[in-house]
Amino acid sequence: MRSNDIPLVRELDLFADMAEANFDELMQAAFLQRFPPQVQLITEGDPADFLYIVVEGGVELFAAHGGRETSIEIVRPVSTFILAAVLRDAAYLMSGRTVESCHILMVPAENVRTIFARDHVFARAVVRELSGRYRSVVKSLKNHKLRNAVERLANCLLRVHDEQGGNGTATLQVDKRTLAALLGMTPENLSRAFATLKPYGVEVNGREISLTRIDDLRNLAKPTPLIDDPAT
Amino acid sequence: MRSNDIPLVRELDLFADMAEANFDELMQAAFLQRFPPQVQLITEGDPADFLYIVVEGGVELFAAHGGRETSIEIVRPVSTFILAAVLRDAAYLMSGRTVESCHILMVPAENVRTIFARDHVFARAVVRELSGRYRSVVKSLKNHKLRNAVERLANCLLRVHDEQGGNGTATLQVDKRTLAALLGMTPENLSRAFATLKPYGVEVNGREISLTRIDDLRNLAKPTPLIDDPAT
DNA sequence: GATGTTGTTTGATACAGGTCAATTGACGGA
DNA sequence: TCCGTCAATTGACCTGTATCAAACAACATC
Repeated sequence: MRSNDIPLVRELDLFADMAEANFDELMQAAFLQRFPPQVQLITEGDPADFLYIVVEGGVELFAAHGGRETSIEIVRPVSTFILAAVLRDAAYLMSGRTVESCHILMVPAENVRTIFARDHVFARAVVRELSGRYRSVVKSLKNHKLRNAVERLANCLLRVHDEQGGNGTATLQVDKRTLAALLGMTPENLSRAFATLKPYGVEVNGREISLTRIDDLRNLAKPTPLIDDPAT
Repeated sequence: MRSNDIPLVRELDLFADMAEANFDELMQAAFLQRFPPQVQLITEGDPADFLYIVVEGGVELFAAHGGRETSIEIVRPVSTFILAAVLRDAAYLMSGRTVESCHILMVPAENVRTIFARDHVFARAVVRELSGRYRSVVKSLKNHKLRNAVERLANCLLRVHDEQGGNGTATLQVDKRTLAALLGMTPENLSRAFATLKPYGVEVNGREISLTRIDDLRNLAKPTPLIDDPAT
């Protein structure tokens, strides 16, 4: 890894408090790499050789089976992915591809497991990350089993809106095709869901969304922290 | 906790290798309790006061929102539930109720966090458990987004069948109402799904299932370890 | 044996969402 | 400017699943 990248990585929650020697060892065989958009980084079923950390950009985790494909989540900085597979020395359950230009840190899985066993400050950070991931997937499962397509879109828009300052406008971070997969519907149906939300003040212009009747939209979406709050 | 229960608990993967003193401290305020069927143990949204461990019986984790309700998973011995909420000192994301008579070990959340910070053998066991849980939810999400109702049922039957010895018969561990919620469908639709599977050698008699044309069923279900293998 | 009670099945119907095909619109290159 | 490409939309249609209602079966109670 280039030495001027190291301070950036060192500050990540996952590494911030760990012992210097262990961090150095972890990074010895690691490398920070740039990837263009739409590059597939990992494939489900492959053994977990590296822990990946998204430093910049975004990675779509997806899975395919029987001719169908679906997105599980978009990983944004600064987060790991496939941490669970690395810790268990198991196969990836999801494939991953970049959605835009990315800086990705790749740490050999073997090193992660070694340092994890030795440095319990690091181990605690790993647990914090892992438990957060777990809860995020549970929320996603609830989102899918308890809401229909329009409700999922409405809540997604409200979340993005709030994250971006909550001033009545929002910009989608992914194209509509990917958004549809993420929300568990077809692109055609996403288009119709947007149309359904028009009476609730949702105006769409490419990736630019404006929300003019937030209270109405919120009333329809019925967001709850137990599904929609990414922090808790 | 009654002293004759301690050896049983001590042998659980989660506690087997940890230091004696730490185990004792963890168990000091813990208690192993019997519950009858259909008792609600925890409610989503409540703060995580205890770590629960199913020693005997089964617990259904479920969630409700906007008048709808769905099961997330059935926890069987010996497993924890809501470990992630305890570690993060956060609210439960799911409610839990017993599906049959249960022995449940309850450990105060505060103690779990204390010992977790101190005993890194325990911390490693926690990570193993947590990463397993994570992967199990991801598989469940894939199952729901990539398969229709009949396929989910077919794979469920094959898994139960294989777990129970694979001799052509299987016994459902939950009633059909709960099974339907778990598979993400209504009881009516479950009934129809069973009827759809009749040509594939699925015969139903209450909770007793016999599978007479396993190859055909497997051909329809297309099981994959990346969704259906609980171990990997 | 009559009567609830509960869980399951069956039938009729409605709706959400998927599929397929055609159209539109934006953008970039020849 | 025209054309090709690709993403997004629209419309027609079909499938899967939910909903509502009723029938039925198993079992416990009186």
